[in-house]
Amino acid sequence: MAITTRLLEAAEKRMRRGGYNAVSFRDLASDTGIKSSSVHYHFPKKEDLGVALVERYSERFFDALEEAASSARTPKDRLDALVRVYRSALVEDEAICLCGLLGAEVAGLPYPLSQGIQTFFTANIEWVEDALPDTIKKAERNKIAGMVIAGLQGAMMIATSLADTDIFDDISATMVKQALPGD
Amino acid sequence: MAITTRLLEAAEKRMRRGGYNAVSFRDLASDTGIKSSSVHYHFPKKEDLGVALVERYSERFFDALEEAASSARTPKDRLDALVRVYRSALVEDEAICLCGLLGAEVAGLPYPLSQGIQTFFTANIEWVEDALPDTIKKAERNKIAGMVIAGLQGAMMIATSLADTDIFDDISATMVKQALPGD
DNA sequence: GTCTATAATTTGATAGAC
DNA sequence: GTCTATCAAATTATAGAC
Repeated sequence: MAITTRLLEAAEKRMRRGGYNAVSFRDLASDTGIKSSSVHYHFPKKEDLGVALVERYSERFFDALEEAASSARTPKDRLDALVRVYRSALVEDEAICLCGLLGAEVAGLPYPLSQGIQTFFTANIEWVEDALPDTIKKAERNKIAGMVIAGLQGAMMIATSLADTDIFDDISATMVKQALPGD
Repeated sequence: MAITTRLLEAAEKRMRRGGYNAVSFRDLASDTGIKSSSVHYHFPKKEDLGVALVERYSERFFDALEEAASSARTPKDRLDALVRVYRSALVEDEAICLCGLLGAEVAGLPYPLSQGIQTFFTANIEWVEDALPDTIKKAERNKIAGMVIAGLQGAMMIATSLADTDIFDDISATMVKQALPGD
């Protein structure tokens, strides 16, 4: 695998556990077997690394979302696909969403990073909005979409804090049920 | 005001913006006008400071909650009081919940801190559970309570990320409406 | 309780050889 | 692209005087 990719993977793993300041160039160096000065060759400043991480995470997230929802026709099926993508991020990676964590720290992050986080959330909410039945008015769909994303992000954080995956499943299932009262 | 209190206030302000690692002893020293070695007199290790912060935050939060809900009789009134407490934390302090932020970073924090965060969330969920109408079965109340807290925490994070307080109001109002379909 | 002084470590970052 | 070497700054933490 390319060294830049390995660096990004190591950095994502660390950052999704402890946040932006929990990742150092030396950590990444020892993770990948090169020297910290060599890490600087690939990402001159830490901000560059952060921006690349958010970009990569967003791309992979929305790719996974399209994949998971590819055969989903109904709103219920599409929301279930969304929940599965969030769940696999939580369970398989044993970590919360990168953008959720950085979103919490956003006030202490360099500007270009906060922009990437913003883009992630607006796109994420928009995706849910489009997945909801168009029998609901657009303004209302937007609010429900915001609730769904907020609920999933909060559920990840609480499940991690309580070291209890089940609570994520309970919350996400309850949320989808509330968002689609008919189904 | 007592110096320990001033230190805790300065630390909380910083930690609720950038997280655990965004607070240094020197920051607190210059915030309060004493030297960093004197800060160590009050909080020997950073972990001690973190634990004290979570403890203080939790106490103040639940005090504010009792106060806000003191005259609330109906489930709707009690949930509205909860939302008001969260909202004032977001708007007046211009920051997200301390335990929400630390909860996101929990994997990178010392153990005693994660315990305090756990306690905060279990108590918070329990409070909502008790506020919900007892016509709903206890197991179901627990899931809805989890959804409400996750939604409020997520809404704070997203509102901060997008620098948009209105989205917190939209999400929290939608959430309460969904949690109490009758009202 | 606060200070000076300082140790020990970590961290982001750069210069220049290979 | 990676290395050695290093810098400058920041950070947690302690010893001991006042």
